[in-house]
Amino acid sequence: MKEERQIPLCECDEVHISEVEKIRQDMPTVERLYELSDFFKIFADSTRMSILFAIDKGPLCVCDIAHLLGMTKSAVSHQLKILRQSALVTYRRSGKNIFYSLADDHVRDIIEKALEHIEE
Amino acid sequence: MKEERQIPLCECDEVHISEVEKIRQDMPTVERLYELSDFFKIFADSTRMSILFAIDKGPLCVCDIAHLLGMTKSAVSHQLKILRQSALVTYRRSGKNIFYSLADDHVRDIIEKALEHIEE
DNA sequence: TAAACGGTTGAACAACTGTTCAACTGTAAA
DNA sequence: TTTACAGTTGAACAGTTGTTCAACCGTTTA
Repeated sequence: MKEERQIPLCECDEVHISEVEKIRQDMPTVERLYELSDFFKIFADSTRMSILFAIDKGPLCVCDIAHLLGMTKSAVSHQLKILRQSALVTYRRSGKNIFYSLADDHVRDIIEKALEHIEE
Repeated sequence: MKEERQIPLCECDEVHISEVEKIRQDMPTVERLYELSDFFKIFADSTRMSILFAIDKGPLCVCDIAHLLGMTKSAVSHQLKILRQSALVTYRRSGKNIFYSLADDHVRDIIEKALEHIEE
């Protein structure tokens, strides 16, 4: 059975249908839009942002990051997990410590762009 | 009365204090970190992301955006308010309609960078 | 092997956020 | 002036998210 044309929830009368349909074709897919907003969600927390700046200059263990931010290891570890799952950080074990680093330069680029915007 | 040195909540023993203190001096201020994460919060929602793409090619009224996204005017308007307050969009009234546009090219730059990262 | 330490994890809780709903404002047409 | 429509707004609700807490795992040292 074919999917019914979805009834727009918008209750307006005067809609510029042809223009709207043209734009609809240029829109990213719903999946892509979710990917994008999910990506930005990672940066949308000050703890995670602090962690990214902390390990920007070189690897740090969870312990050091926790000290630096004045937080518990647990709280930091939870956020590191999110950063790991997003592939924004890498880690390696060295004895009892686990050292975290930035995964690539893309992260720096994006934060740099945001800073430019804010600093105006 | 002088503020007491804050006791780190981290319960680790082996902390690389000198390195951590060095990094602390290079860290952005707390305010700056909040500004940054707040900025990313705006992009961290698929509805707002959709709106930004929708008005990327030219101004659209709330009604058209609502149709395009299949949402109510109210829901769209609430998100437009956030985009307005963040100065990411501008608007002008034309009769009964209010047309929204992207405020500047910075927005496009940032989304572009994010897309590059995702598309790998 | 046992103890100690660095780090992780899941559940629970509080704070936050997006959509809905109903009432409202502003503009244009009757 | 009255009516109709485009858009806004605040309160309420549900879903999401970050921190805490306690228990756990992995590695090193005694």
